[in-house]
Amino acid sequence: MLFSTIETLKRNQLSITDSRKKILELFTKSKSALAHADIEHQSGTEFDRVTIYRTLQTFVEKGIIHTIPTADNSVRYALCKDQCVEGHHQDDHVHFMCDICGTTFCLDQVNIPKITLPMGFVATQMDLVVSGKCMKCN
Amino acid sequence: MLFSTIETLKRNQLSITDSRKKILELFTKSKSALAHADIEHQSGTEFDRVTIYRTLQTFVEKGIIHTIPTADNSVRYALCKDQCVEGHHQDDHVHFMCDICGTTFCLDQVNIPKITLPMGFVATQMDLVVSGKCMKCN
DNA sequence: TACTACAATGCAACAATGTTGCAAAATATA
DNA sequence: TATATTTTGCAACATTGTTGCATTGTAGTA
Repeated sequence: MLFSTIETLKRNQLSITDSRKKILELFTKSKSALAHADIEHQSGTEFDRVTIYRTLQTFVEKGIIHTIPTADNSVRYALCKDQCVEGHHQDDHVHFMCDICGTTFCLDQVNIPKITLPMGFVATQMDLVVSGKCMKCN
Repeated sequence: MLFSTIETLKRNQLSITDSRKKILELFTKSKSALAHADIEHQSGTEFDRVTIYRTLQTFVEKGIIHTIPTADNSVRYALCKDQCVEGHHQDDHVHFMCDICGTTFCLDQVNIPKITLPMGFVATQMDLVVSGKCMKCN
């Protein structure tokens, strides 16, 4: 446990509200990445859909969570490590999506290898998403 | 030019229809990847939205086009190279999304490097999406 | 070319997802 | 505790994606 949810919010100059505490808690408790729909279901009818959208947006902007691109039009979110700050993310680890159970993992220990881009292209971010079977479904 | 649109459809045992010809043409003419919305705009009111959805789905299943995951909830599609066949895609190249103009490129010459996954994980597909500035916007 | 079986399309209706403006409520600060 | 500011919930709307079914178009064959 690195920071409590309240500490994390304060550190990012965010006011402490029920929805932010609860949603951030969901992320810290969850071993895998969450889609908007997951959060909506897990938080029940406690918060408005709009609040969840805005909270996720705020967290991404502050560098608390990062997005994981998917091929099925349902972006996932996961907690960032400490090196992410407002406006710039540094999530250079690989993500894994299980085709069977749908779970999305952050493989923090697996780094994205450096690659050489063609002339004229300048990279600011790289996302490597691997799909297949996870250790539970294998 | 490898195959004409009609040849490609025949090769994949698809009946030749106006929408399939037109949509496949859009892909062959386009240097970059297309989102559903792009196709809808570029084909005007010629085809129903539903037809476009179904056509794209069919093309993906047949291995004619492949999906490119994105972090902004708008999956892009691009033509596959010859090695893709029904049911299995072999698109191991890197994709590049320009933050400025939004264009998505297939970097066919840049291959996704091999990586080592943790115990228990088995990969069937890898997607590496790089974002930044393309050669036009640089 | 005409006929038939089958596949694809368009339409309608719906579900899910995402966005915006604004009044009410909650939070932070003095 | 009072006030300024931020956040929330609601409503209304826009966009995106899905499904069933009647109609139309395509492929194959006589």
